[in-house]
Amino acid sequence: MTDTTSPGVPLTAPLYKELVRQMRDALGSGEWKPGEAIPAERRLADRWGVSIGTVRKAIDELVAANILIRQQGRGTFVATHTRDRMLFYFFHVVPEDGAKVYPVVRLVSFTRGKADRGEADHLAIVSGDTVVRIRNLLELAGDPIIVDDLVLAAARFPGMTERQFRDRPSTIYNLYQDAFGVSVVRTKERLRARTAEPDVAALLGMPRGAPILEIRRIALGLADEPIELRTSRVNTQHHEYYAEIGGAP
Amino acid sequence: MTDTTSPGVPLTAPLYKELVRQMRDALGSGEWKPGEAIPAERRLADRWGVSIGTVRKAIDELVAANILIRQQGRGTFVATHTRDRMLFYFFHVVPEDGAKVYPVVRLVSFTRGKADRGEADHLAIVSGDTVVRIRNLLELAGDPIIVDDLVLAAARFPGMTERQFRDRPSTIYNLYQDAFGVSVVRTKERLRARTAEPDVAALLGMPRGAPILEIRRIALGLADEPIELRTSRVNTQHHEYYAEIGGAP
DNA sequence: AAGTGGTCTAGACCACCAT
DNA sequence: TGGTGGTCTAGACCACTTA
Repeated sequence: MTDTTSPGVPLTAPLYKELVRQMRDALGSGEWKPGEAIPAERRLADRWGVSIGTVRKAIDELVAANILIRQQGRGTFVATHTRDRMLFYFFHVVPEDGAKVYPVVRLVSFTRGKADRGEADHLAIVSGDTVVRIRNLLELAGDPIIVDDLVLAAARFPGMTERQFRDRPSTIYNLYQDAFGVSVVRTKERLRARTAEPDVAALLGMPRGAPILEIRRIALGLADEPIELRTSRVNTQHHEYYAEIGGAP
Repeated sequence: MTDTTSPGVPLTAPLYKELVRQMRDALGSGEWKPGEAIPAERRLADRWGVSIGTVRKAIDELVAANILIRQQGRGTFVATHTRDRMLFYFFHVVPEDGAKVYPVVRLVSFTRGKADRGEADHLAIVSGDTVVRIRNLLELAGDPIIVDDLVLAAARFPGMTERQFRDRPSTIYNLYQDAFGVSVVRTKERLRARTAEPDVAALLGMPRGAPILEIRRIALGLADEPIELRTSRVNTQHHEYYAEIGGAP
């Protein structure tokens, strides 16, 4: 019915793109697990009957996307959301002096409910489906700075309990990965300035009507599927949101 | 005096990194100008006596940094800040429906003054050096949404005039590039929520004390030298700041 | 010493663009 | 038709890690 010969849509994709697809499958199916090494480049070249250069080009893409990590002499590993490694990749709130400090997360509430229309759209589920709602209070250097509201599709996290969020050794995305095999790979964020709602202001110890920075995030997985909806409210009296556009020199 | 054999500091840099340095020089010196094609890969390989694969790897880096642009069949070109190409790379304010609209820039004021301590530090000049200060009002779809305050080191932009900012066919970074040979390559931004100052609120048609999004940007050039200090105040009633973390799939 | 990723080569062939 | 970038190969050698 449609014209499949239009330019920009080659009928045969490049070989290395096909390898990227195969690797994404291996990652999504759990054949290659977070933290583990994938087979050596020479072995992959043999397995797929291609040149080692082609394998390297495919791996390059997944390394650039922060999904694989190369370590010379050791191997190539599937990325994990450890506190030291990936936290600051997604966490962009810093003190105004720029130093990076680890947030301490305190669970405020954990409930289940039904997705409203907007939530369902963003999570690629149906309006009325069960969602898990979590509110966290994040402290930086001892002070309450951020209120996080998370919304998750319950179906994607079967058997999730409040306890998992209460005593957690690592990051929240590490919990998703370890306990549910769900890997957050990238996020889209929208920021705006608002006046704080009373409950948020109270948690942050701010006066009513104080300006707060609101961040609405969608976290996406390996296949670009939506995983988490997050609204963060930040007290930017002494903290800022940091962003770089364009790679380092 | 110092130990130069410490790990992570190889004595001989990879060949392709050396090529990257040579290319940055050619760009910085004006041998390769914005909009023009650089020599073909085969010619560069001959010129430097290396394999074409090594040249490609070096070009890859500058393409990833948005400094060069490959076009199959045509050549490799030096990036320009045209309205359609680079504007939305650095301009991240969008209507809440997500559509991208071109800002209309109105010059509010153009003055010269002396750099204070903080400005001098960020611009890598000396406190008291002459700076150019520009205030712009940006309209999106006819409404005033953003107030921009720019600070530039006068020495870097000799003979800059108010007129250049008043009737401008393209973007401000395009002006820097065309009229002064200064290319903005990347930016660092810090965002926070504040209450609007009276003059800013007036320009944006907001009530006193309304919350606004403040963006403090440092724009950096080819050699990572600071070029421009910019403070943007955004009315985020119906607009948002958009950011993506992690590449597209 | 063995195994890994990192660099570099010298070519072949293809897809695309201009003329 | 000739020139460009894009893909792919089959190796060699190096740097690094681990045992």
